Amino acid sequence: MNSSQGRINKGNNIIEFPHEYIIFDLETTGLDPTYDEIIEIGAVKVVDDKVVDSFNTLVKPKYELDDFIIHLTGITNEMLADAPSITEVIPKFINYIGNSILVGHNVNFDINFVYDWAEKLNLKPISNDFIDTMRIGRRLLPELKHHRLTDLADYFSISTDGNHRSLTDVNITMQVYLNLKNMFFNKYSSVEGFNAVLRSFKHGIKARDIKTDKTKFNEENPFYNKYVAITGTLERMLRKDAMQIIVDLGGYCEDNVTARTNYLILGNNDYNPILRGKKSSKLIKAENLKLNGNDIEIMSENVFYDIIDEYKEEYSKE
DNA sequence: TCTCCTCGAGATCT
DNA sequence: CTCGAGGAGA
Repeated sequence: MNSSQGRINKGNNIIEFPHEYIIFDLETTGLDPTYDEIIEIGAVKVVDDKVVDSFNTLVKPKYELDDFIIHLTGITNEMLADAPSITEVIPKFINYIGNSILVGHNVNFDINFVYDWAEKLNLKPISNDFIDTMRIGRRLLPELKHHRLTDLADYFSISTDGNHRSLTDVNITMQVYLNLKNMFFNKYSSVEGFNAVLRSFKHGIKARDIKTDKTKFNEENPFYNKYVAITGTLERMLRKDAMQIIVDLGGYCEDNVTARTNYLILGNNDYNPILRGKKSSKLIKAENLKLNGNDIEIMSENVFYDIIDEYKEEYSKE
């Protein structure tokens, strides 16, 4: 419809800890930048993790606040009566942030409001890169059930008194950010180190990294001392869990079909639009090896389940 | 080994 | 939106 779909000039969501940045937060009349209005903007300029300057203003909306927002923020229509309009405030705020990196909690939300107003007023697009404390919090504290600003504040024992006002939330966000920064460098020692961890994560679990603590195996089971690869997505378990069972039965897992592979287990590729109706590269390789007389058996997922069911006691824990 | 793709699931902002 | 799981190709 309008601007809300494009935002082509938006900056990048980055995970960095720069020397200078601006933390900001908006209060609005709702969640949708297309229909809802900004009623408060708060921001602080930070250098070397010390606040050096701040920006704070209420904004008079076109429409009256509803009870939900009055309750949530504590901002009333009376408080907004003499406030400047958004067309007055936005240019000042955009001037204030300049090219600074922006920090906020789920900061996409706030940036989208400002971005759309900049566009509406024909100002230069908001292309600042930004740091999202929610994203970093999720990364660093995956064990937390929720990662709302108040959840992270609670975790770090930061007071949330008076929250849902811009400058207060900016303050909370800053303390959360500094705590996360601390955690980050305790864990990774550098942003580069973190990116390396990220990459290794993305490539998923490697077959050779799956170890068993079993030392005695039932040599009757078909996987004992055999090399096993899997192709496709398994219907009933995660690939890594299937691999764990195989190594617990005394087998060896591989990421690819090779000359020594003894079993290829076929998962389901139907969901994959690229592969639909086609054979995976692993399957083609396995068929060729079989034709060449290799000791390799191609096994459907269901046969795999039958086998592991038969040897359940050998791998099931405790 | 690395880079890029797809899909579904699940949060968060006022 | 972001992430994880998984796959393909170079």
